[in-house]
Amino acid sequence: MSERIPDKVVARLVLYRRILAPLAEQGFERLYSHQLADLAQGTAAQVRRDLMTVATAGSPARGYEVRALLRGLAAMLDAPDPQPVALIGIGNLGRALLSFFAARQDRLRVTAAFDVDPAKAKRTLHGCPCHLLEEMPALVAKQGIRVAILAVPAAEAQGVADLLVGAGVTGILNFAPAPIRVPDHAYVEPIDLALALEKVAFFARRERA
Amino acid sequence: MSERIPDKVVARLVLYRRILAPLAEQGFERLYSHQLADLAQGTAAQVRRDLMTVATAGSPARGYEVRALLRGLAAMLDAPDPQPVALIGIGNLGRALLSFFAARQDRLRVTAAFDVDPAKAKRTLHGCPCHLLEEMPALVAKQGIRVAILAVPAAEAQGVADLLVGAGVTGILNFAPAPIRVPDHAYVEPIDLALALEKVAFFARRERA
DNA sequence: GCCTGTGAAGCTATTCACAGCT
DNA sequence: AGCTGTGAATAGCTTCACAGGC
Repeated sequence: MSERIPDKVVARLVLYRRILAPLAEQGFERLYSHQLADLAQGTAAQVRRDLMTVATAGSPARGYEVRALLRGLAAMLDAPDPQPVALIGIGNLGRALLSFFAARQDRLRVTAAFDVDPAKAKRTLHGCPCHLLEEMPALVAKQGIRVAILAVPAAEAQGVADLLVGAGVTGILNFAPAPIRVPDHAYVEPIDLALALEKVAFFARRERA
Repeated sequence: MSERIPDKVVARLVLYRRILAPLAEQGFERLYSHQLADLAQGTAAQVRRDLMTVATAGSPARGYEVRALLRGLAAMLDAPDPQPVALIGIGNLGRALLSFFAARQDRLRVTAAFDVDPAKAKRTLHGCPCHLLEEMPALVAKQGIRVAILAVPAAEAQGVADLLVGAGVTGILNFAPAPIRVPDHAYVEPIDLALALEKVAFFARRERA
Protein backbone atom coordinates (compact mmCIF):
# COMPACT_ATOMS: atom_id res chain seq x y z
CA MET A 1 0.00 0.00 0.00
CA SER A 2 2.89 2.39 0.00
CA GLU A 3 3.51 2.88 -3.68
CA ARG A 4 5.40 6.11 -3.59
CA ILE A 5 2.92 8.66 -4.94
CA PRO A 6 4.38 11.61 -6.85
CA ASP A 7 3.51 15.00 -5.43
CA LYS A 8 1.95 16.20 -8.66
CA VAL A 9 -0.53 13.36 -8.40
CA VAL A 10 -1.38 14.22 -4.81
CA ALA A 11 -1.99 17.81 -5.85
CA ARG A 12 -4.42 16.70 -8.51
CA LEU A 13 -6.20 14.32 -6.18
CA VAL A 14 -6.79 17.17 -3.77
CA LEU A 15 -8.13 19.20 -6.64
CA TYR A 16 -10.43 16.41 -7.78
CA ARG A 17 -11.87 16.18 -4.34
CA ARG A 18 -12.53 19.88 -4.26
CA ILE A 19 -14.34 19.63 -7.54
CA LEU A 20 -16.34 16.55 -6.61
CA ALA A 21 -17.50 17.63 -3.16
CA PRO A 22 -19.97 20.28 -4.34
CA LEU A 23 -21.15 18.01 -7.15
CA ALA A 24 -22.01 15.32 -4.63
CA GLU A 25 -23.97 17.83 -2.61
CA GLN A 26 -25.94 18.80 -5.66
CA GLY A 27 -26.86 15.19 -6.09
CA PHE A 28 -24.55 14.32 -8.96
CA GLU A 29 -24.10 10.54 -8.88
CA ARG A 30 -21.71 9.55 -11.60
CA LEU A 31 -19.26 11.14 -14.01
CA TYR A 32 -16.77 10.17 -16.66
CA SER A 33 -13.07 10.76 -16.58
CA HIS A 34 -13.34 13.27 -19.40
CA GLN A 35 -15.90 15.31 -17.46
CA LEU A 36 -13.68 15.50 -14.42
CA ALA A 37 -10.76 16.27 -16.71
CA ASP A 38 -12.62 19.25 -18.13
CA LEU A 39 -13.38 20.60 -14.69
CA ALA A 40 -9.81 20.09 -13.52
CA GLN A 41 -8.21 21.21 -16.77
CA GLY A 42 -6.46 17.96 -17.35
CA THR A 43 -6.84 15.11 -19.80
CA ALA A 44 -9.09 12.12 -19.42
CA ALA A 45 -6.13 9.77 -19.50
CA GLN A 46 -4.46 11.64 -16.70
CA VAL A 47 -7.55 11.56 -14.54
CA ARG A 48 -7.83 7.82 -14.98
CA ARG A 49 -4.15 7.36 -14.26
CA ASP A 50 -4.40 9.48 -11.12
CA LEU A 51 -7.47 7.67 -9.89
CA MET A 52 -5.68 4.35 -10.20
CA THR A 53 -3.76 5.33 -7.09
CA VAL A 54 -7.04 5.59 -5.20
CA ALA A 55 -7.58 1.92 -4.59
CA THR A 56 -11.33 2.03 -4.19
CA ALA A 57 -11.71 3.91 -7.42
CA GLY A 58 -13.28 0.84 -8.92
CA SER A 59 -15.31 2.19 -11.79
CA PRO A 60 -17.73 -0.11 -13.50
CA ALA A 61 -19.56 0.68 -16.67
CA ARG A 62 -21.05 4.11 -16.52
CA GLY A 63 -18.15 6.16 -15.24
CA TYR A 64 -17.13 6.84 -11.68
CA GLU A 65 -19.48 6.96 -8.77
CA VAL A 66 -19.01 10.33 -7.15
CA ARG A 67 -19.63 9.34 -3.57
CA ALA A 68 -17.39 6.30 -3.78
CA LEU A 69 -14.65 8.40 -5.29
CA LEU A 70 -14.94 10.96 -2.53
CA ARG A 71 -14.74 8.23 0.04
CA GLY A 72 -11.64 6.83 -1.61
CA LEU A 73 -10.02 10.24 -1.83
CA ALA A 74 -10.74 10.98 1.81
CA ALA A 75 -9.30 7.63 2.86
CA MET A 76 -6.16 8.39 0.95
CA LEU A 77 -5.73 12.10 1.67
CA ASP A 78 -7.05 12.62 5.17
CA ALA A 79 -5.61 11.71 8.49
CA PRO A 80 -8.01 9.87 10.77
CA ASP A 81 -8.00 12.84 13.13
CA PRO A 82 -7.71 16.56 12.47
CA GLN A 83 -4.07 17.59 12.17
CA PRO A 84 -2.74 20.55 14.14
CA VAL A 85 -0.44 22.94 12.28
CA ALA A 86 2.18 25.36 13.58
CA LEU A 87 3.02 28.68 11.98
CA ILE A 88 6.44 30.21 12.50
CA GLY A 89 7.06 33.88 11.86
CA ILE A 90 4.38 36.41 12.76
CA GLY A 91 5.64 39.20 10.54
CA ASN A 92 3.79 40.72 7.65
CA LEU A 93 3.51 37.55 5.67
CA GLY A 94 2.95 35.31 8.68
CA ARG A 95 -0.01 37.35 9.87
CA ALA A 96 -1.45 37.35 6.38
CA LEU A 97 -1.16 33.58 6.16
CA LEU A 98 -2.62 33.20 9.61
CA SER A 99 -5.67 35.21 8.68
CA PHE A 100 -6.04 33.11 5.56
CA PHE A 101 -5.61 29.69 7.11
CA ALA A 102 -7.38 30.50 10.37
CA ALA A 103 -10.47 31.37 8.37
CA ARG A 104 -10.65 27.82 7.10
CA GLN A 105 -12.60 25.37 9.21
CA ASP A 106 -10.77 22.29 8.18
CA ARG A 107 -9.12 19.06 9.07
CA LEU A 108 -6.01 21.24 9.19
CA ARG A 109 -6.02 23.88 11.90
CA VAL A 110 -3.30 26.32 12.80
CA THR A 111 -3.21 25.80 16.54
CA ALA A 112 -0.04 27.64 17.47
CA ALA A 113 2.00 30.52 16.09
CA PHE A 114 5.54 31.44 17.03
CA ASP A 115 7.99 34.31 16.70
CA VAL A 116 11.36 35.21 18.20
CA ASP A 117 10.15 38.74 18.86
CA PRO A 118 8.48 38.98 22.30
CA ALA A 119 6.47 41.93 21.00
CA LYS A 120 4.75 39.59 18.57
CA ALA A 121 4.21 36.67 20.92
CA LYS A 122 2.02 36.45 24.03
CA ARG A 123 -1.26 37.29 22.36
CA THR A 124 -4.00 35.80 20.24
CA LEU A 125 -4.27 36.52 16.52
CA HIS A 126 -7.20 35.37 14.43
CA GLY A 127 -8.05 32.97 17.20
CA CYS A 128 -4.60 31.48 17.27
CA PRO A 129 -2.35 31.78 20.34
CA CYS A 130 1.11 33.23 19.68
CA HIS A 131 4.16 32.06 21.57
CA LEU A 132 7.86 32.72 21.80
CA LEU A 133 9.89 30.65 19.39
CA GLU A 134 11.80 29.09 22.25
CA GLU A 135 8.60 27.44 23.45
CA MET A 136 8.08 25.82 20.08
CA PRO A 137 9.77 22.44 20.58
CA ALA A 138 7.85 21.72 23.76
CA LEU A 139 4.51 22.76 22.32
CA VAL A 140 5.04 20.93 19.04
CA ALA A 141 5.85 17.79 20.97
CA LYS A 142 2.92 18.19 23.32
CA GLN A 143 0.38 18.75 20.54
CA GLY A 144 1.95 16.16 18.28
CA ILE A 145 2.32 18.70 15.49
CA ARG A 146 3.74 17.27 12.28
CA VAL A 147 3.03 20.13 9.87
CA ALA A 148 4.49 23.63 9.94
CA ILE A 149 4.14 26.79 7.90
CA LEU A 150 7.41 28.67 7.75
CA ALA A 151 7.16 32.41 7.21
CA VAL A 152 10.40 33.78 8.57
CA PRO A 153 13.04 35.90 6.81
CA ALA A 154 15.39 34.09 4.44
CA ALA A 155 18.31 34.35 6.83
CA GLU A 156 16.51 32.47 9.60
CA ALA A 157 14.77 29.87 7.45
CA GLN A 158 17.33 27.10 7.67
CA GLY A 159 17.85 27.47 11.40
CA VAL A 160 14.16 27.37 12.17
CA ALA A 161 13.63 24.47 9.79
CA ASP A 162 16.26 22.50 11.69
CA LEU A 163 14.51 23.29 14.96
CA LEU A 164 11.19 22.17 13.52
CA VAL A 165 12.49 18.89 12.22
CA GLY A 166 14.25 18.32 15.51
CA ALA A 167 10.95 18.83 17.29
CA GLY A 168 9.24 16.18 15.20
CA VAL A 169 7.81 18.12 12.27
CA THR A 170 7.87 16.11 9.03
CA GLY A 171 6.17 18.51 6.62
CA ILE A 172 7.01 22.17 6.01
CA LEU A 173 5.24 24.68 3.83
CA ASN A 174 8.10 27.08 3.22
CA PHE A 175 7.27 30.68 2.37
CA ALA A 176 10.73 31.96 3.19
CA PRO A 177 12.47 33.22 0.05
CA ALA A 178 15.27 30.71 0.40
CA PRO A 179 15.56 26.99 -0.19
CA ILE A 180 15.85 24.91 2.96
CA ARG A 181 17.41 21.52 3.45
CA VAL A 182 15.75 18.84 5.52
CA PRO A 183 16.50 15.17 6.17
CA ASP A 184 15.03 12.53 3.89
CA HIS A 185 12.17 11.66 6.16
CA ALA A 186 10.75 15.18 5.97
CA TYR A 187 8.95 16.92 3.11
CA VAL A 188 9.18 20.58 2.06
CA GLU A 189 6.84 22.40 -0.25
CA PRO A 190 8.38 25.74 -1.22
CA ILE A 191 6.16 28.68 -2.10
CA ASP A 192 8.23 31.67 -3.08
CA LEU A 193 5.83 34.50 -3.74
CA ALA A 194 8.31 37.06 -5.00
CA LEU A 195 9.92 34.50 -7.27
CA ALA A 196 6.55 33.45 -8.65
CA LEU A 197 5.70 37.04 -9.51
CA GLU A 198 9.01 37.51 -11.29
CA LYS A 199 8.35 34.37 -13.28
CA VAL A 200 4.94 35.63 -14.34
CA ALA A 201 6.38 38.99 -15.33
CA PHE A 202 9.01 37.25 -17.41
CA PHE A 203 6.53 35.17 -19.36
CA ALA A 204 4.04 38.02 -19.59
CA ARG A 205 6.63 39.95 -21.54
CA ARG A 206 7.66 37.02 -23.66
CA GLU A 207 4.35 35.36 -24.44
CA ARG A 208 3.31 37.96 -26.96
CA ALA A 209 4.29 35.61 -29.79
CA MET B 1 17.05 34.40 -29.28
CA SER B 2 13.66 32.95 -28.48
CA GLU B 3 14.54 29.45 -27.48
CA ARG B 4 11.51 28.55 -25.45
CA ILE B 5 12.78 28.57 -21.87
CA PRO B 6 11.09 26.13 -19.48
CA ASP B 7 9.52 27.74 -16.47
CA LYS B 8 11.52 25.63 -14.05
CA VAL B 9 14.67 27.13 -15.53
CA VAL B 10 13.35 30.66 -15.20
CA ALA B 11 12.54 29.99 -11.55
CA ARG B 12 16.08 28.85 -10.90
CA LEU B 13 17.58 31.79 -12.75
CA VAL B 14 15.62 34.15 -10.53
CA LEU B 15 16.92 32.25 -7.54
CA TYR B 16 20.50 32.41 -8.77
CA ARG B 17 20.22 36.12 -9.11
CA ARG B 18 18.91 36.45 -5.60
CA ILE B 19 21.84 34.46 -4.33
CA LEU B 20 24.44 36.30 -6.38
CA ALA B 21 23.32 39.86 -5.70
CA PRO B 22 24.44 39.98 -2.07
CA LEU B 23 27.65 38.14 -2.94
CA ALA B 24 28.51 40.79 -5.49
CA GLU B 25 27.93 43.49 -2.91
CA GLN B 26 30.29 41.78 -0.53
CA GLY B 27 32.94 41.89 -3.21
CA PHE B 28 32.80 38.27 -4.33
CA GLU B 29 34.23 38.18 -7.85
CA ARG B 30 34.03 34.65 -9.15
CA LEU B 31 32.46 31.35 -8.28
CA TYR B 32 32.15 27.84 -9.60
CA SER B 33 29.03 26.08 -10.67
CA HIS B 34 29.25 23.73 -7.74
CA GLN B 35 29.40 26.61 -5.29
CA LEU B 36 26.29 28.19 -6.73
CA ALA B 37 24.68 24.76 -6.78
CA ASP B 38 25.30 24.36 -3.07
CA LEU B 39 23.74 27.71 -2.32
CA ALA B 40 20.75 27.01 -4.52
CA GLN B 41 20.38 23.36 -3.52
CA GLY B 42 20.88 22.07 -7.01
CA THR B 43 23.59 20.18 -8.81
CA ALA B 44 26.58 21.68 -10.56
CA ALA B 45 25.47 20.21 -13.87
CA GLN B 46 22.10 21.82 -13.56
CA VAL B 47 23.55 25.19 -12.75
CA ARG B 48 25.75 25.02 -15.83
CA ARG B 49 22.84 23.87 -17.97
CA ASP B 50 20.66 26.69 -16.67
CA LEU B 51 23.33 29.29 -17.22
CA MET B 52 23.68 28.19 -20.83
CA THR B 53 20.41 29.99 -21.48
CA VAL B 54 21.98 33.20 -20.26
CA ALA B 55 23.86 34.08 -23.38
CA THR B 56 26.54 36.23 -21.80
CA ALA B 57 27.33 33.55 -19.24
CA GLY B 58 30.65 33.02 -20.97
CA SER B 59 32.82 31.50 -18.31
CA PRO B 60 36.50 31.08 -19.00
CA ALA B 61 38.85 29.24 -16.74
CA ARG B 62 38.29 30.12 -13.14
CA GLY B 63 34.52 29.80 -12.84
CA TYR B 64 31.89 32.41 -13.46
CA GLU B 65 32.37 36.10 -13.00
CA VAL B 66 29.69 37.22 -10.59
CA ARG B 67 29.11 40.68 -11.98
CA ALA B 68 28.92 39.45 -15.57
CA LEU B 69 26.47 36.76 -14.55
CA LEU B 70 24.28 39.26 -12.79
CA ARG B 71 24.33 41.47 -15.84
CA GLY B 72 23.35 38.55 -18.03
CA LEU B 73 20.58 37.51 -15.68
CA ALA B 74 19.22 41.03 -15.53
CA ALA B 75 19.25 41.29 -19.31
CA MET B 76 17.29 38.08 -19.55
CA LEU B 77 14.90 38.47 -16.65
CA ASP B 78 14.16 42.16 -16.40
CA ALA B 79 12.07 44.38 -18.57
CA PRO B 80 13.83 47.57 -19.66
CA ASP B 81 11.38 49.59 -17.59
CA PRO B 82 9.66 48.83 -14.30
CA GLN B 83 6.50 46.80 -14.87
CA PRO B 84 3.23 47.84 -13.27
CA VAL B 85 1.13 45.08 -11.74
CA ALA B 86 -2.59 44.92 -11.02
CA LEU B 87 -4.14 43.07 -8.11
CA ILE B 88 -7.71 41.87 -8.33
CA GLY B 89 -9.67 40.98 -5.23
CA ILE B 90 -9.20 43.00 -2.06
CA GLY B 91 -10.58 40.43 0.34
CA ASN B 92 -8.64 38.74 3.08
CA LEU B 93 -6.07 37.18 0.84
CA GLY B 94 -5.86 40.14 -1.54
CA ARG B 95 -5.07 42.57 1.26
CA ALA B 96 -2.48 40.19 2.63
CA LEU B 97 -0.80 39.91 -0.74
CA LEU B 98 -0.98 43.65 -1.22
CA SER B 99 0.80 44.26 2.04
CA PHE B 100 3.42 41.73 1.05
CA PHE B 101 4.07 42.94 -2.48
CA ALA B 102 3.65 46.63 -1.72
CA ALA B 103 6.46 46.34 0.79
CA ARG B 104 8.85 45.38 -1.96
CA GLN B 105 10.57 48.21 -3.76
CA ASP B 106 11.11 46.46 -7.01
CA ARG B 107 11.01 46.49 -10.75
CA LEU B 108 7.55 45.07 -10.18
CA ARG B 109 5.13 47.43 -8.48
CA VAL B 110 1.50 46.86 -7.69
CA THR B 111 0.08 50.12 -9.00
CA ALA B 112 -3.63 49.37 -8.94
CA ALA B 113 -5.99 47.14 -6.98
CA PHE B 114 -9.56 46.28 -7.89
CA ASP B 115 -12.66 44.78 -6.33
CA VAL B 116 -16.30 44.46 -7.31
CA ASP B 117 -17.36 45.59 -3.87
CA PRO B 118 -17.65 49.41 -3.69
CA ALA B 119 -16.98 49.19 0.05
CA LYS B 120 -13.50 47.90 -0.73
CA ALA B 121 -12.69 50.26 -3.59
CA LYS B 122 -12.20 54.04 -3.55
CA ARG B 123 -9.41 54.14 -1.03
CA THR B 124 -5.70 53.61 -0.69
CA LEU B 125 -4.24 50.47 0.89
CA HIS B 126 -0.54 50.04 1.57
CA GLY B 127 0.07 52.95 -0.79
CA CYS B 128 -1.89 51.35 -3.60
CA PRO B 129 -5.05 52.95 -4.96
CA CYS B 130 -8.13 50.70 -5.03
CA HIS B 131 -10.72 50.91 -7.76
CA LEU B 132 -13.96 49.32 -8.79
CA LEU B 133 -13.50 46.26 -10.94
CA GLU B 134 -15.44 47.87 -13.77
CA GLU B 135 -12.70 50.49 -14.12
CA MET B 136 -10.08 47.78 -14.56
CA PRO B 137 -9.98 47.45 -18.35
CA ALA B 138 -9.53 51.18 -18.88
CA LEU B 139 -6.84 51.50 -16.22
CA VAL B 140 -4.98 48.40 -17.33
CA ALA B 141 -4.91 49.74 -20.86
CA LYS B 142 -3.84 53.21 -19.77
CA GLN B 143 -1.01 52.00 -17.59
CA GLY B 144 -0.01 49.27 -20.03
CA ILE B 145 -0.33 46.61 -17.35
CA ARG B 146 0.63 43.13 -18.50
CA VAL B 147 0.84 41.34 -15.16
CA ALA B 148 -1.97 40.65 -12.72
CA ILE B 149 -2.35 38.99 -9.35
CA LEU B 150 -5.69 37.25 -9.06
CA ALA B 151 -7.06 36.85 -5.54
CA VAL B 152 -10.79 36.48 -6.04
CA PRO B 153 -13.07 33.62 -4.93
CA ALA B 154 -12.99 30.45 -7.00
CA ALA B 155 -16.37 31.13 -8.54
CA GLU B 156 -15.28 34.46 -10.02
CA ALA B 157 -11.78 33.46 -11.08
CA GLN B 158 -12.48 32.44 -14.66
CA GLY B 159 -14.66 35.46 -15.39
CA VAL B 160 -12.12 37.92 -14.05
CA ALA B 161 -9.31 36.13 -15.86
CA ASP B 162 -11.19 36.54 -19.12
CA LEU B 163 -11.62 40.24 -18.40
CA LEU B 164 -7.93 40.58 -17.64
CA VAL B 165 -6.80 38.86 -20.79
CA GLY B 166 -9.28 40.91 -22.77
CA ALA B 167 -7.77 44.06 -21.30
CA GLY B 168 -4.26 43.07 -22.43
CA VAL B 169 -2.86 41.17 -19.49
CA THR B 170 -0.56 38.32 -20.56
CA GLY B 171 0.61 37.00 -17.20
CA ILE B 172 -1.51 36.02 -14.21
CA LEU B 173 -0.44 34.91 -10.77
CA ASN B 174 -3.52 32.96 -9.75
CA PHE B 175 -4.25 32.57 -6.04
CA ALA B 176 -7.86 31.61 -6.59
CA PRO B 177 -8.46 28.02 -5.55
CA ALA B 178 -9.56 27.01 -9.02
CA PRO B 179 -7.72 26.41 -12.26
CA ILE B 180 -8.30 29.06 -14.91
CA ARG B 181 -8.08 28.78 -18.65
CA VAL B 182 -6.39 31.44 -20.75
CA PRO B 183 -5.49 31.69 -24.42
CA ASP B 184 -2.13 30.43 -25.60
CA HIS B 185 -0.48 33.81 -25.66
CA ALA B 186 -1.02 34.27 -21.92
CA TYR B 187 0.74 32.60 -19.00
CA VAL B 188 -0.73 31.52 -15.67
CA GLU B 189 1.16 30.60 -12.55
CA PRO B 190 -1.18 28.96 -10.07
CA ILE B 191 -0.54 29.22 -6.34
CA ASP B 192 -3.12 27.31 -4.40
CA LEU B 193 -2.36 27.84 -0.74
CA ALA B 194 -4.97 25.51 0.70
CA LEU B 195 -4.00 22.79 -1.70
CA ALA B 196 -0.32 23.21 -0.90
CA LEU B 197 -1.02 22.80 2.80
CA GLU B 198 -3.02 19.65 2.18
CA LYS B 199 -0.17 18.26 0.17
CA VAL B 200 2.30 18.95 2.95
CA ALA B 201 -0.01 17.34 5.49
CA PHE B 202 -0.30 14.28 3.30
CA PHE B 203 3.43 13.78 2.98
CA ALA B 204 4.06 14.74 6.58
CA ARG B 205 1.97 11.76 7.59
CA ARG B 206 3.52 9.45 5.07
CA GLU B 207 7.19 10.38 5.22
CA ARG B 208 7.83 8.62 8.49
CA ALA B 209 9.39 5.69 6.66
C1' DG C 1 44.03 19.31 -11.97
C1' DC C 2 39.84 21.28 -12.01
C1' DC C 3 36.91 23.89 -14.47
C1' DT C 4 33.05 24.81 -18.28
C1' DG C 5 29.91 23.58 -22.11
C1' DT C 6 27.34 19.99 -24.00
C1' DG C 7 26.03 15.48 -26.46
C1' DA C 8 24.09 11.43 -24.79
C1' DA C 9 21.90 8.61 -21.36
C1' DG C 10 18.59 8.12 -17.81
C1' DC C 11 14.35 9.36 -15.37
C1' DT C 12 9.80 10.98 -14.58
C1' DA C 13 5.46 12.39 -16.07
C1' DT C 14 2.17 12.62 -19.56
C1' DT C 15 -0.29 10.96 -23.51
C1' DC C 16 -1.55 7.35 -26.80
C1' DA C 17 -3.99 3.48 -28.01
C1' DC C 18 -6.23 -0.58 -27.39
C1' DA C 19 -8.07 -4.83 -24.93
C1' DG C 20 -11.94 -5.83 -22.08
C1' DC C 21 -16.46 -4.69 -20.24
C1' DT C 22 -21.30 -3.43 -20.22
C1' DA D 1 -20.97 2.67 -28.88
C1' DG D 2 -18.48 4.42 -25.30
C1' DC D 3 -16.34 3.75 -21.17
C1' DT D 4 -12.26 2.18 -17.88
C1' DG D 5 -7.63 0.32 -16.85
C1' DT D 6 -3.15 -0.02 -18.44
C1' DG D 7 1.10 -1.45 -21.34
C1' DA D 8 3.72 1.06 -24.57
C1' DA D 9 5.29 5.33 -26.67
C1' DT D 10 6.52 10.08 -26.08
C1' DA D 11 7.93 14.28 -24.25
C1' DG D 12 10.36 17.01 -20.83
C1' DC D 13 13.85 17.37 -17.32
C1' DT D 14 17.89 16.04 -14.93
C1' DT D 15 22.22 13.82 -14.49
C1' DC D 16 26.32 11.66 -16.48
C1' DA D 17 30.53 11.90 -18.54
C1' DC D 18 33.85 13.66 -21.32
C1' DA D 19 36.20 16.88 -24.80
C1' DG D 20 38.45 21.28 -24.61
C1' DG D 21 40.61 25.25 -22.05
C1' DC D 22 43.56 27.32 -18.66
